[in-house]
Amino acid sequence: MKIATYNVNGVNGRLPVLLRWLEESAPDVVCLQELKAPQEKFPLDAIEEAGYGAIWHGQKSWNGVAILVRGGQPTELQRGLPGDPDDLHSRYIEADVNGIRICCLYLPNGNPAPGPKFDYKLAWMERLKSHAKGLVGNDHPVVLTGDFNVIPTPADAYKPERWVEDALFRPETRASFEELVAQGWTDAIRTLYPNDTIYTFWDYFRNAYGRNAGLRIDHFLLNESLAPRLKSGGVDHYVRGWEKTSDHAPVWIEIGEEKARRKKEAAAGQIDR
DNA sequence: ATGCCGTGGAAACCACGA
Repeated sequence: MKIATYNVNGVNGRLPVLLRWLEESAPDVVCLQELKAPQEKFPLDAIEEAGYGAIWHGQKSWNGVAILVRGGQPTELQRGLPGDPDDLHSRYIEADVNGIRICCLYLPNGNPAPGPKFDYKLAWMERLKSHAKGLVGNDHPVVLTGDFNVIPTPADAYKPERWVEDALFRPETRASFEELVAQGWTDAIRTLYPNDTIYTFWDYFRNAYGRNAGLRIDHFLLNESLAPRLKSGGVDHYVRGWEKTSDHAPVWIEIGEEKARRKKEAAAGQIDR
């Protein structure tokens, strides 16, 4: 099963790019962020025509997240990140897809820092950790994916020294992300490519993509049940070179089938020794 | 060092992004 995440930066303005990428890469599951469209303006007809069922949480002008399933329909489990009824941003949606829990998130940017937007980011990360703690050790496979707006390490930024004061790279942000991962999550892309330069975002200006001046901020975190099934993954960076494209590129992983023996044992409640 | 570009929405500029 191929699972992808893509910050589209406007799902309607980006529709031709999105449809072309769906056709060419044919992911089974897609998590979208930054729809920038109200609930009723999501381009469901075009998405369905491309062969995908969808659930989404829209918002006028900003944010917005969606989960797409090729030849199927996601079963919605959660809409909005729990823990703060006053948080009205559309940044989180969760669904079951063929036995895998897909958690699609758009973590707040947090700039300028310090300030109220940075406080909101850190508070949002605390709520994410509270929610994720209940998922990481689950027998059920879980993936947390999306635009985390977190540069995890200096290796994940072009010229990291320029980002030390930025909300994506400040010590508080990195420490909070480290705490999340330390619950037991596997950073899938970094695990697959421990020593490579991997970017998922490039600024629109100063020819950032042409110079490969990017950031790795779109991530896949796999829980303990799912991590052993990670087969491969990568960044569809060429999409960033298309006309009228997003400033993010799609990122994807391939998950192998659950071993029949393990499935049988799990059903019987046995422990593998 | 910098929103230099881009999107959406309201109003011919502004908020916001990373």
